[in-house]
Amino acid sequence: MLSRSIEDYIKTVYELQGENQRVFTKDIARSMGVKMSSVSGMVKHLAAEGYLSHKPYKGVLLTKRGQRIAVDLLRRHRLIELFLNKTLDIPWDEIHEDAEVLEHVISNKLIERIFNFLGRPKFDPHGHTIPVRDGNLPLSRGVPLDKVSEGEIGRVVEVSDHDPEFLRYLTDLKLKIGSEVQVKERAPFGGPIMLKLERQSLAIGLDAARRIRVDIKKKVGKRSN
Amino acid sequence: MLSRSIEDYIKTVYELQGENQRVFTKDIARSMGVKMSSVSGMVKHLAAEGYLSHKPYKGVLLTKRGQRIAVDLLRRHRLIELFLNKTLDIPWDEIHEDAEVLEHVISNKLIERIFNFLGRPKFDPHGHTIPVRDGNLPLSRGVPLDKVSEGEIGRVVEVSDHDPEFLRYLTDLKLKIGSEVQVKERAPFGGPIMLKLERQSLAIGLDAARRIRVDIKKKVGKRSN
DNA sequence: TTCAATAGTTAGGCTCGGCAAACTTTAAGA
DNA sequence: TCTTAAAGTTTGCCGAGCCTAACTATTGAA
Repeated sequence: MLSRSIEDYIKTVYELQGENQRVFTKDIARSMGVKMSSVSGMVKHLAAEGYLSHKPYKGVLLTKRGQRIAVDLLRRHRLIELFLNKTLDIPWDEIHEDAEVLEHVISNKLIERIFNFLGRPKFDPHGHTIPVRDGNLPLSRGVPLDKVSEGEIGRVVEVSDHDPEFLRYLTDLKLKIGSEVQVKERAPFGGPIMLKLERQSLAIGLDAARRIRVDIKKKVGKRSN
Repeated sequence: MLSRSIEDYIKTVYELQGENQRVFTKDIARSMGVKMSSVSGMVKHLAAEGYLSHKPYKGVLLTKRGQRIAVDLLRRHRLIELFLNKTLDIPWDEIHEDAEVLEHVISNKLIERIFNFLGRPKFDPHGHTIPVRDGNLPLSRGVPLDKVSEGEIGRVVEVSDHDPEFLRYLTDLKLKIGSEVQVKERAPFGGPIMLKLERQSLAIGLDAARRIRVDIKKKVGKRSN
């Protein structure tokens, strides 16, 4: 049984390394709210245990073994989020925190029961792909909204789930998974992106747009649901 | 936030003290699977923090403060058991372990959501009373089956939940909460108790009988369910 | 090319919650 | 009453995982 702390380190490295970027002590420390010295110590330990490879002063990278742990945690996290959302009707901006704790303590047996109860789902409430058991790193779906050209129409498939405030903002805008948006205008110099959503116009900032991913559609469709 | 360990000590003392019996170091140690020296140390700490009163060499007793913690944990435990049983259809002999972990980590907010989702229930799957919020120690319901006189009929209201094996035994007997049983014969010298359950006769040992509590009925009734 | 500034590591210390070993108290039987 | 077994406590130690402080490596700007 891995400790809560070790699991969190592995998860953090996983999130920071993205597509195999080396991850640095400082970033792990900032992200976890601990001091760099604590990270150095733990990284040494994790490297010795084979969860990551560490080039002193040059950052770390998860090994296959570390990735397996990270993906398993991700699977647990997303299943728990979906379960809380579906079963207890908890809104998508309130499920992250509880899942963050529960992912470390729920037994495998219980997770598989939840998985089956939910009908072996593919996506969580934020649109993220739920990894298959013992599976590989799931890729992000769609493209970020800030990369979409003027005139194009996309269906929202995934939104960032780390900031509840952001999710509440989306809720206020009535923008959800499955919504169709058309990019009307992209203001230059980091300016806002003008969207059409359900016959309404709205402007969102670049930061928000980057956290929304869409599948591009070739032509105008009916709004979903 | 109390540590998992502290919560477990308080819970253990609560379970062992029953109706205000003093609880001894040795029993706590045995029950928790730690050494007596560890108990001595922690008891000192818990006494200093006001969770229990400690007379050296004479055992401990929870204070009001300690009891509040224990009852809150009991409430969480029972709500979680019921939730797992009702929602995921997990049999009553498999819910205890998971609840044992989850009771320490599920947020108050989530517990209250579960409570409301379940329709503000009064009893858990083993028939135990679910304490009300900030409430008092719930009493056991009914009387133990080994105290029931020959000829009397009782409805099963509560069974011990600590031993999954015992619960599976009850399941095999088709004895559940709400079952009606008649005591046909009490063999002397610790002998078995002969029961009638749903027109079947069966013999159960004293240890089992002690873990089953019934409400005595005055006259023969129809089997429930 | 040198030298800060920044990043990273090492050393030493703290708390928590365990342990073993040594010691003390209690209580039961001779 | 005395002795001794059982129960309880104290002391000193350990590992995890954090911290601060001191030291080292890297890097980019002068």
